[in-house]
Amino acid sequence: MDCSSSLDISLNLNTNAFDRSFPAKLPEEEVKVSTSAGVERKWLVKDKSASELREELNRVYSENKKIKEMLETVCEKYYALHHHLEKLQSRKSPGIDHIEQPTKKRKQDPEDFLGFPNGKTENSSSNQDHHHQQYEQKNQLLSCKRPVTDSFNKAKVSTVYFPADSSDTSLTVKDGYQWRKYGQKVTRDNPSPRAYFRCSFAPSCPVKKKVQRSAEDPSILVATYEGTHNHLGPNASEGDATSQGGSSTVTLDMVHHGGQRLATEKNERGMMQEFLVQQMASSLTNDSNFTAALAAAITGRLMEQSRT
DNA sequence: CGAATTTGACCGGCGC
DNA sequence: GCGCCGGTCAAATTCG
Repeated sequence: MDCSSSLDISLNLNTNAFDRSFPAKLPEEEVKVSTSAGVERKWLVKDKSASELREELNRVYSENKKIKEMLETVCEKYYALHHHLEKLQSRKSPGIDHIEQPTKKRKQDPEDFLGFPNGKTENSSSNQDHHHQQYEQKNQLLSCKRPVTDSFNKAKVSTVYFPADSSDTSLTVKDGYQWRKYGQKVTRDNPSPRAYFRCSFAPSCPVKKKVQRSAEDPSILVATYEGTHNHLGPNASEGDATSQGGSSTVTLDMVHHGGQRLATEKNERGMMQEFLVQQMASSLTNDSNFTAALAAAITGRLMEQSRT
């Protein structure tokens, strides 16, 4: 228990593709030389530093590229798995076929079962689109049941979970879009009120959002998005979980555009990074090579500890 | 003063 | 048909 605090828990996994040591190098050398030698020499070293810097930039750029490729692979695998899972699920429920049991309950409430249409708790915009296409098709098949007045966008339902301070009573989540609250209700299945929002980013945007604290964990805000934005995302290139972009390619552009972002974008960036971290974590835990390496490292550590 | 939020009333779907 | 419930409306209120 408490022994963990004193233990060295570093595992020495040989998995660090990202060597972060370089930033400290240059200034150190620069300082050394400038204090001991004259201006001319300093310039020489500066040139040297510049070339080193260029090298580092190239290296970082290629690493960035690698990461992008890795991420693409991870995403592809994720889609494939998700698709597979979907197939299995639809096969599992005989007869009814989970195509949203037409007469059951009130309209769009399957999402109340913790984001069913998306399958589980994901924040992925792209994979949702993937799923939504099929979900939409199914709904179109069933559209004879009820006239969908605005558009079949209504079928697009996604659930996103946001961490929230449990002391914070405002049911607002920062997803980059501009929302206008039009109602609030206390529902039966959850003591905390549910807030209803419309997208006010564009006047005719049909997207709606419901935000409610999770009944199980009040520190989590459950946002349910319905519909598709008919405008560009908050920063014109990326949207939130419901943004329309079909092929939301995730870019990890860490080399370019350093420090020219606006403060508001930092939030979205943070969310994006959080999402990426989740994605990477889940893909790592699903990676047998990684888990094997992890297990080996842990057992190695344990052996070492038991020896000492 | 205009925009945003709040909140009670109302509406429509669904189960009994 | 009635009552329950989720969703929406719109007048009142608050805020910047």
